[in-house]
Amino acid sequence: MNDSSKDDSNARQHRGAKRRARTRAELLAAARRVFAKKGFHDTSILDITEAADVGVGTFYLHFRDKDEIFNTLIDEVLQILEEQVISEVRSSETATLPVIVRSIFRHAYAERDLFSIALTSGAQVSRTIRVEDTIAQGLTRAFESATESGQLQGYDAFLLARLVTGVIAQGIIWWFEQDDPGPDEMAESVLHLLAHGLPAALFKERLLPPDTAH
Amino acid sequence: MNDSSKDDSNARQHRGAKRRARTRAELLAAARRVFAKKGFHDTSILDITEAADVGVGTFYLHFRDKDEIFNTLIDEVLQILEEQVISEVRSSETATLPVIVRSIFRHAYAERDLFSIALTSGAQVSRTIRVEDTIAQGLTRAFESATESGQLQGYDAFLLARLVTGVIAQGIIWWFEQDDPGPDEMAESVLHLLAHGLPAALFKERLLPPDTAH
Amino acid sequence: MNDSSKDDSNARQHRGAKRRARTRAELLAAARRVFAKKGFHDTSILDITEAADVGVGTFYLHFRDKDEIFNTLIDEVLQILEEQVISEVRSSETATLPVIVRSIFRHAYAERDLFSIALTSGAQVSRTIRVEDTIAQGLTRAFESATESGQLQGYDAFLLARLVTGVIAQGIIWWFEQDDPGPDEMAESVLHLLAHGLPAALFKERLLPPDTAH
Amino acid sequence: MNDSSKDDSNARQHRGAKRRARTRAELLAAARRVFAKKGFHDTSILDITEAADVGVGTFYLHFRDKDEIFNTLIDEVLQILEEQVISEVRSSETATLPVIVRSIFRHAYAERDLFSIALTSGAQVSRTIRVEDTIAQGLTRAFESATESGQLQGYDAFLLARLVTGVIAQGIIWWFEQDDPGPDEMAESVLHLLAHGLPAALFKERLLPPDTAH
DNA sequence: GATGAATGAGACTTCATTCAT
DNA sequence: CATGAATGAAGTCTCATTCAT
Repeated sequence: MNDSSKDDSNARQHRGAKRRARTRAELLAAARRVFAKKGFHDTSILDITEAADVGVGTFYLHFRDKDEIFNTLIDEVLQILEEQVISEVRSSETATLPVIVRSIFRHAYAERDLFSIALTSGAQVSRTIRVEDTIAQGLTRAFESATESGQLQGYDAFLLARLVTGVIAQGIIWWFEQDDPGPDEMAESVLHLLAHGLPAALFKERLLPPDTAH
Repeated sequence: MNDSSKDDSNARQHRGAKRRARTRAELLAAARRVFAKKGFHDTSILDITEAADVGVGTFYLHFRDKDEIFNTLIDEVLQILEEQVISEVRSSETATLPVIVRSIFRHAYAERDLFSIALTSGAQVSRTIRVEDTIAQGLTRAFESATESGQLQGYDAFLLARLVTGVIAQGIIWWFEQDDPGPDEMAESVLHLLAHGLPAALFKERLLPPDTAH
Repeated sequence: MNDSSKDDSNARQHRGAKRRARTRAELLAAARRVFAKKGFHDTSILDITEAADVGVGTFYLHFRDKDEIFNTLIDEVLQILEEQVISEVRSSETATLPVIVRSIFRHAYAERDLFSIALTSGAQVSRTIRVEDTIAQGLTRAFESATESGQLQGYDAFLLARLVTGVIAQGIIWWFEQDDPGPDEMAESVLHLLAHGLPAALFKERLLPPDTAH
Repeated sequence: MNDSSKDDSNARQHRGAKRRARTRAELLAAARRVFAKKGFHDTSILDITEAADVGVGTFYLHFRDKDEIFNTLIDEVLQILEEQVISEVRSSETATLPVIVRSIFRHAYAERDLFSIALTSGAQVSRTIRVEDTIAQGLTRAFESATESGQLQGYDAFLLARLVTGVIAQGIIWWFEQDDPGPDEMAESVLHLLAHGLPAALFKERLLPPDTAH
């Protein structure tokens, strides 16, 4: 095989690969739209391929099944989330928890459709990459440095990361349902709770009148 | 129709009603077992009727579809949760948040199988009664009295209830996955976080080294 | 459960079972017709259920897949073949090879459609019961008594059974294609060959002129 | 168009033809391997092209479909079989049946993989060239000279050819399954049966005890 | 009320075949 | 000529639901 034929075959391969990549991207984009609209379970392969305007069979050229495309989608977003949060935090002068939390909320807001599906449909996908896991992992890593310098004495870093994840996740879900404040307000509310805890009164005063039935 | 036949038919009706109720209860119990074992989505009506040892058709005499039996199941547990928490809290001398939270964790622990399904499969059921909603509602009610007496000034009671729900829910999920500490330890961890917030250091110190790439 | 309810449930079960059996029989009969007409490979489950005038799903209530119904069909006929041949041979005064061979041909003729499929489609079905195997087995058993009494000295009973099976099978196939003579004439031709072998001339004289090309 | 460019194009054409032939041969060889391994039905065009290390589309430049390549394959082998048997027989001093049969077995042994598929998958291919037909045809031709010289009086040459084919085919199949003796031993067994028929005892003695059930 | 055989819509998946490159 | 991505027809199979008994 001489150079020209090699170039030729490379060029051919390249053209094919480009088309392939484009189709794959169309499938991913379509899946995202359809999942957001109908939810994971009510979406069929046909729904996706029709939305992507490709043949049914084409789907199977790129993904094994619905789980795989879903996981790919989540994976993609989570990877971007991770990268962006890390880069944002690193480049910030004060890489404190507020910076992290705000960054997460901002990203979640930008990708609201996908986060919405991911946070509510996760459990029905076998071997799913759970968003919560990724957030918790990231927080755990952040907390570890604090643990090492003794600032988290008396706390279980893992559990703490998990609980904070709970607040964040619930914040995101509530927020999508309400379509309420912007990401920064949400972040502030969450951060305020995390910083100061609930008002002391809740721990001292009766919240319900006593049972005086008899 | 004479008296005796009337008595007879009454008796028959009564027997019929009892039998009907028993069958229904068997279906619910079976559904619970099967959902816990295979998850909501992977459970078929046949699975349930086989576990209940009744005919397939019998299912439809008692429930419209899988969603309905699932919701009935959740409903049942949530109603009991609500009643128990209220009664426990009312009869406690100090009806403070810790009492409520502990009560919730204890109940979730007692019904772990159902809570586990309810917290992770909720989204795939159309028009589901979400566990989170019930907890959040209860908390909201509790917070309202505090709001009225001005102790929650500056806080949005709804959002707060939601965020606290997030911590509790995540606590329960994590806890089921880890099969970790008992309900009271979990409640303490959550309460500690809610009472004091995270250590101040997390808000002041760098959690990740700055980007020194160049 | 008292007697009357037991009778009741038995009767109900019986009615259900009868319907079930009837449907199954209809499926088998339909499969037989369709296989005979289109061959094994070109027959779809839909073809069978349409011919049987039942829903597609019904098929799967009775058979796992196409292989299973095919094997059931063959099995059925082979079992009848075996029973009939044995009974015919046993009740004959002279239970010699000719009696066996005639009996086989007669039965094959009576069930020509199925034998035709069975002899030509066998290999495409995984783990098929091959007609040839059953015939060969029967012959082997018959030959064994002869072996024991020393009448087959110098012969391998298994191989012999197989070769005789070959003649019979080929006879049946040829015969179906030609739609030629009746079963007894075929049997006679085959038996004549088996009794006397080919004319000695074939073993002595040139059958093709020598190569005189150069 | 000048001479040099004509030469050029001729050379190119020639190169093209050679390449084309090579690809075709690779496809045939690959098909043979794959058919032998997975059987006709379970082999897909993709299987073949992958084994041949060519693109899927290339297949269609050389063959219409799976049937065609299969038939080409069988054709090829049968033609060689015919040529070799004829040449072997012609060059033999005694061109008798034993020479023919031995020659067939030897060739079948040499091409065992293909014969195995051809003898068992034949029926699933539409308009197939059946191995049996070719063998039977050859034998018929051989028998005809005997018929003409009156040595087969009382026999139907066609039927006889067919039955002998049956013995041979069954011999080959059995033999492949058993992976048993060499080609010459098989040929001897078959020839012995064909020469002398089965032992007379089988036609006189009971092969099964009479039915003494009552 | 209880049963379970039957139904058929609808989902999944494969694979022969085409065609732009 | 060779390629392989795309296509969609055709088949398989499951399962919620009905209905005669």
